Amino acid sequence: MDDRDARRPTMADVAERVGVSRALVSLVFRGKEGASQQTRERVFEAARELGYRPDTAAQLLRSRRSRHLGALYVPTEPFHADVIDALYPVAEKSGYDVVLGALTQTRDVTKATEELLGFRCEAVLLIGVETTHAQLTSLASQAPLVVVGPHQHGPRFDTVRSDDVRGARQAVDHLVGLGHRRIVHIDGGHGPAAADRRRGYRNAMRKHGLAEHVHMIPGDYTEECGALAAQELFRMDPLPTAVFAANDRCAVGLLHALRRMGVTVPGDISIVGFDGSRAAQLPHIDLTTVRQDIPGTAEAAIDTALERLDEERTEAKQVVLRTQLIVRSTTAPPAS
Amino acid sequence: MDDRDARRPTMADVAERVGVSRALVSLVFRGKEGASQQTRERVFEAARELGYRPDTAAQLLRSRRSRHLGALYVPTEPFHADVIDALYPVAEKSGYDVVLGALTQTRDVTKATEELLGFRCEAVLLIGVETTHAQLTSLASQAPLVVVGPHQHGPRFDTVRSDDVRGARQAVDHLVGLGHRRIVHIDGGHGPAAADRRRGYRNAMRKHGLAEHVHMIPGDYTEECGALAAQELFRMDPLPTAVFAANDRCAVGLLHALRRMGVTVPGDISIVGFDGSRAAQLPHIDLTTVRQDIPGTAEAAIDTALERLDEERTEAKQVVLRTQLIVRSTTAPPAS
DNA sequence: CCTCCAGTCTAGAACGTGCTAGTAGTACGA
DNA sequence: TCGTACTACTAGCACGTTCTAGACTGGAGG
Repeated sequence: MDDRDARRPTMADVAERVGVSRALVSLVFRGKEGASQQTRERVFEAARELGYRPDTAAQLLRSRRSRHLGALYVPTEPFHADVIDALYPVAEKSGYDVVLGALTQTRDVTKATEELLGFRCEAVLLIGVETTHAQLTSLASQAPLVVVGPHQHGPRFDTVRSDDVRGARQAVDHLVGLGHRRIVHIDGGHGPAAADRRRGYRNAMRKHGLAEHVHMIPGDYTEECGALAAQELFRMDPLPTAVFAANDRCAVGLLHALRRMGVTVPGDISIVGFDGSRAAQLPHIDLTTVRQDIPGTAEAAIDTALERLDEERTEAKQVVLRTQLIVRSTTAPPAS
Repeated sequence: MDDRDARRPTMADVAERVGVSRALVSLVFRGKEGASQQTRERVFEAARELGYRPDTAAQLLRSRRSRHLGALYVPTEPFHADVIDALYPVAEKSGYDVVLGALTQTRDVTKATEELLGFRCEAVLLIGVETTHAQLTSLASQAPLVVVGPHQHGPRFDTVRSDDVRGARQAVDHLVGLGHRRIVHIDGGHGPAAADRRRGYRNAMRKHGLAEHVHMIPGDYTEECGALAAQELFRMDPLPTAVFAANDRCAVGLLHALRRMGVTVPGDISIVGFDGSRAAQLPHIDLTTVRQDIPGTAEAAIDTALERLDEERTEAKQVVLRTQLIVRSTTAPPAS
């Protein structure tokens, strides 16, 4: 009934029940050689009967390696959630476990890292969070650090990111290819990689001889910013025919705000997003977007961490992943 | 440089540096009485210099109590993320830590629970996941279990949920109050609490003498379902004037699909959602919805768990929270 | 007969912390 | 002088596991 104060069963309990030593039970649970088939079965049987479960704390304490990787992320950020989701199978393949560290209003990077390292994580993956270089370097001094998303260099930590400059160029190229000239960019502000997307946009516009049409509306990575940008757009004269948004959330906010105002997309205005999020795929949104390679990101992030852990790499490394333009139904040639 | 194989510093290292015993360092770090102010400072100083950090694994192992609560949730579910976010400050107030267990395609409830219990979580909060009664009972036999969201009873576990029946009634009452009669419900299928919302809708319709107008479109809790429901709506004759959606995601999907089809909301059709999610608040969505009390949910969930842990409660308990109708701009009187 | 070996199994020391029971040292009052 | 009370500190076991070093079988080979 109240099994709460009844101590949880330990290896010793299982061992006693089977009539063998603790060490043997340990062997069996770790799947090592050295126990007869019959004993194995009896151990598992006894463990099941007692409700025994290995104690991670004790395992961590005793073992030199924890085989745990910490992942810091913002739970309410959909894109982070997708990366987290992708992390698990990759980590598992290499025999590692992922421990999540949530960043919330009451838990900043330092505090969350503290917790992860307390749990003996061997490396930390920082997902899509823009921080100061000093803070990254400080984190990196405590454990191997992989910064996922932002465009940050440093001699002490690794980075995995998309080629955002190229991604932005793909977006602009696509729009120009359709015949657009007045292409506006909604800016990601200080968001991770926003500077690169900005640069990519500007460069691509110049390349197409559209320098005079470069126009950026300040914003961030939220739906609100897209909705606000809609207002801003309508103050422009002449009206732009296409928008390249900082990310999908922003694009979706813009899309809905425009439709609500009676503007047709892509009829009146074309929209391109960035991320390739789930939202972009939804049938009623069906957003043309620059997809980031999430499985690739997860894989690269974990590989990068493991190279430091298992292969003695010490020099900093940067992985840059290619983006892919996904043309859906929010882009079309401009109304002539 | 390669501080990887250099063992991480322990209490003993700090103690040695200061020239005191391990026990004293332990005292200082736990903020207990019995060390002079001067010694305290020297200990912290030495710890900082060495980069010492208490080892959670060892603490857990040694202490009878871990003061950790496990929270199982689906990272890609926005509503879960909001609950998780709200959990932290509440737990902290009572001196507990939250450990996250992600449910993904490769990690089911059993596996994730296994992990949490391995980390010595004293109780498990299962956020918004519909499972079998048998599985819940089995989980509850391993640790105090609080099921957050679904309407599930059991003698062995606690439940914290919204009064979904009443919430649905609020939605219908509001629509009827505006003059609507042909009110359709998009169904949440097997989603958590969907049955209650269904029932609340049906009851309320009957109460208003609108039994003949009861109509449910099968769906789930996703944007896709809302978008699909839009098609379905248009096959109805006469067209309904209002829709009560299973949740906000579904409502948002519907809203966008309708607007894309050129239907005006609330001009042609009114929409009410359920959840009170962040999305519903966005300026371009501005969805009328039945808000669930997320801070209240978080607080109740943790209180409920702590009653079992700290106050010896053993009989099952159910907390039902009141919902609140938030009228925004997606509802209006029907076109006459 | 002894030796060797593979297959099973065990004793006991870690791992880093918390906690109980205790020890010095000092100050105080009688 | 002693006992008492208090502050500041320490010794050493316990937590549940992993791991090293070795012990004990029975059978094969000399």
